[in-house]
This record gives sequence, structure tokens and C-alpha cells, in this order.
Amino acid sequence: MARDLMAGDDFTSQVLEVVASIPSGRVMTYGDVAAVLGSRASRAVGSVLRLYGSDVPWWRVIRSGGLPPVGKADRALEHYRAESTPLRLGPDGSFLVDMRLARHAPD
DNA sequence: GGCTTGACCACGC
DNA sequence: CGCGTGGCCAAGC
Repeated sequence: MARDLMAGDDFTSQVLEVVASIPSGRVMTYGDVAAVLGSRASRAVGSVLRLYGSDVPWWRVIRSGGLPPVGKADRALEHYRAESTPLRLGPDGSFLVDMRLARHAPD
């Protein structure tokens, strides 16, 4: 049947649901997403996005330090530029998301 | 059932 | 600021 990514009962579906609800130009940390689900499984959130992230705005979910997933930083950067996500220059000269401004607070 | 693996997080040095 | 350590929790074997 066709309820692959529909209304969530599973942890996986709920993660995708939350990620899809993040507004453009804003971001949430893996931990924040887990917290919305009443869990602290930040790693499991990452695992879900690694597998099913292609269908949701995965670049809006980053680490607590503002760094996007390793290897995907360049792809994420293109999206940030397009969404005008507040960026900030890291210590090594790379771009990080400015959490102070871009962090989206859940209820 | 237990052990291992992870797109993590916080803290200490 | 880099690195190690312990803790969390879902999924797969």
C-alpha cells in the first residue's frame, strides 16, 4: 500500500514529519528533532536521514555546532545560500550555520 | 534476547 | 580548540 512516508507511527516516519515541518531558512539540530519526539536518540535521527533523507529537506537538520553532515557540506551550502540561511564563518574558514539566528524552536 | 553500529551531544583536559 | 570518554537510543544481525 502507499503509506510509505505518511502519518507517523514509527520513529522513522515521525522524524521525516518533523524535518518536513522546518521552515525555509531555519534549521534544527538532530537532538532537537529527537526532543520533539520525546526521545534523545539524536543518532537514530541521523540514521533515518541517511536512509530516507532524500525525500525531505535534510540540510535543515544539522549538528549542535552548526556543521552539516560530513561529505554533504557543499551540497547543504548551496541550499543555505538559496534560502538565505544565516551563516557564520568557522575557525578553519569553512561556513557554518549561525545557530543563534537560524535555530528553529519547536513548541 | 544481547552485541554492534551510528548524518549525535555534553563535558573534561 | 582538538581529542578522549561516557551517555543516549533506534535498528540490524
